[in-house]
Amino acid sequence: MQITRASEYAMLGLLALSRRPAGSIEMVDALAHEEGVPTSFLGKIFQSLSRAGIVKSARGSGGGFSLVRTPDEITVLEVIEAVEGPIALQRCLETDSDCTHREGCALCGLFSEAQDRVKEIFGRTSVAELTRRHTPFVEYEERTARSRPKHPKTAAATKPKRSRTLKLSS
Amino acid sequence: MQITRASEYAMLGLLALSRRPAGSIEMVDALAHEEGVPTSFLGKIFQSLSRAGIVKSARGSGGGFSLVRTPDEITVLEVIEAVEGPIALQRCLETDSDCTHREGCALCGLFSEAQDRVKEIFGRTSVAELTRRHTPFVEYEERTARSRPKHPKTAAATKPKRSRTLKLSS
DNA sequence: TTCAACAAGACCAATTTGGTCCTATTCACC
DNA sequence: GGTGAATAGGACCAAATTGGTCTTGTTGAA
Repeated sequence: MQITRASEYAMLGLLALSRRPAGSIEMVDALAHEEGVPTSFLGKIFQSLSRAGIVKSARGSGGGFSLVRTPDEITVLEVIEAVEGPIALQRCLETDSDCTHREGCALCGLFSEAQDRVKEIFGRTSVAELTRRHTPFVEYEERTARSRPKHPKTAAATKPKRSRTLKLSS
Repeated sequence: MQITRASEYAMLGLLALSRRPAGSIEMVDALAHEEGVPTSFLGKIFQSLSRAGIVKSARGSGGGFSLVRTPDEITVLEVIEAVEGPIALQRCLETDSDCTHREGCALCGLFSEAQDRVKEIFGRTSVAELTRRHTPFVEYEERTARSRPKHPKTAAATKPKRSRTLKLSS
């Protein structure tokens, strides 16, 4: 009963993307480094977001991903369901449920209640709201690195790798 | 992000057991047939419940499982955690979390909120409460079988197989 | 026209889930 | 008391899901 890493990474990628000026195209590699997630995996995840109409992709050199809507119009629920399919806390609650217990089953009712609460919470939280209270992974790393012996893997991840849009906005 | 069948079956088994007179020993096979779940799998699941101190096992001929506490003293949360380990809606929230995002991560906070709600709902619901509004699988089957062409598998599952304790109480 | 940058998606390994089946234990009956 | 049937215990296994990597196909820029 876990929200997968795919959803987590999707959210982190969107948080990174929504820190950019509206409409800017960004490549997956930059987003991935910024939040410390594996690049190609994030690429695959963003394909789902693209199919769901949350982001727009541009191929070829100079390509990348951009937001279709503003961050406050994208809910966490939407992102999770784009990546994992419709939320179902239990198999009874799946859309094509083959649950044999149907009416008389007390469990379905209970699970349904819990699921509704979860969906309600994720449904009323927008990407914009999370961006406000989120510190990017690289920033966190840079701050703590000073008071800590350098770790080779960490040092590599922190290596400066400015993005196209960041250059433009400076 | 699903509650597994193991937890579902555990609950169904406990519902069946809690319909019996307090303290009666019942074998897994009877409970399994009553709720239409695979017998040996339920056996394995009940081992976890036994280790968690929710049921007590008796080996050998005449053995089986019995409740340690009354049904209203057993919460759904407890049962789920006995079977699946501590609930963690996301890996950030695991007890030995290696989540790299720590303080600055807005996601952890959101996931934590959702998880608290789920745990609250499951924590305040007892097995006794569910028993009150639950129709056993066999009963449901028998009722609907009359108005339906007989299905060989269903017919086999409905085959009378009275339990020891039921005989005693009649 | 060619090349490099990029998304797309086929592919793969590890883990988790959902079981089955054999083994060890215990009681009841002779 | 010995023997055998009944029962929980637990090792084992197959399938599905997760968490990725790597190759391929597209596209724009030079």
